[in-house]
Amino acid sequence: MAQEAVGRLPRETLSRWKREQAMLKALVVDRNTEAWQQDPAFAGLQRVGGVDVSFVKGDSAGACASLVVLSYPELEVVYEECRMVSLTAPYLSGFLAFREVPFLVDAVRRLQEKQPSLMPQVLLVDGNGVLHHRGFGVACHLGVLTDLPCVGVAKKLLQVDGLENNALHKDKIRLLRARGDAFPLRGRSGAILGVALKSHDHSTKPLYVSVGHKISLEAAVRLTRSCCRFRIPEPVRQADIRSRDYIRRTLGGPGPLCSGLRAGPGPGAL
DNA sequence: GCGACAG
DNA sequence: ATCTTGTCGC
Repeated sequence: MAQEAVGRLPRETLSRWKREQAMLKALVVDRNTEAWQQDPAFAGLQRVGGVDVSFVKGDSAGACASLVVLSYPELEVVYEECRMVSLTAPYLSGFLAFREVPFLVDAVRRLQEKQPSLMPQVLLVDGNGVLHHRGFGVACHLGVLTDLPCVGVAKKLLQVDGLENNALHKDKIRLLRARGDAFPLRGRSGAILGVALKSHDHSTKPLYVSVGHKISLEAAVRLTRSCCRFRIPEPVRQADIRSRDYIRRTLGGPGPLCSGLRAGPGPGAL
């Protein structure tokens, strides 16, 4: 299925990607580096960012990359940028960053140019951090390249290092009762790779939170929890909503501009 | 051959 | 990720 993409990749690309991940992994800081991260109320935290990439349905390359910044603790959007991009790398489990991260780094750079005062103090990233095949997921990758604290927030368990979405795991999920309940994800190696977090009182599926860069797992989980009005943390949710909306307005909206570009022959065509 | 496969 | 409407529940 998805791994068919492996065959369409230049011979040496995969090993180059692995080398790059190994190099950059050495630069990851998996502990708190900012004063607000230690504070029980996150005093001093004012801006939380969220990033996401949404796709054009029929197209494997067309996508919209978005970066939003929310005020904290109000969680109101104070900055938004959506941009159509053309993806080049295919999606490969374990190499998500090579597909999406260049565009997210660009978005952060443009924010730095346009509104440096709105630079987020931390980014919530759709995907994993150190909970990854080689301990270097997209949240680590984006963190190292931007030097921003980053948190990985995945919606599904990436089954690595002995972690399995098996009956035992599902039982642990059932034991999560209220928002904030969580359990650690300990890899076969013994290391705690992340936390399964119930982010909403009425959500069945937990969030899988892991360290991206410049934040401890404890602070990452507490921050994620405090950013959740619904299951998905508001910064990521807003980035997702707005990027999909942007695609809809750009390619799906009614009007003469798009009528000739829609799928299939229109009325009157042979 | 079988299962796994963030987004 | 995306394909997809209504529907059941709080």
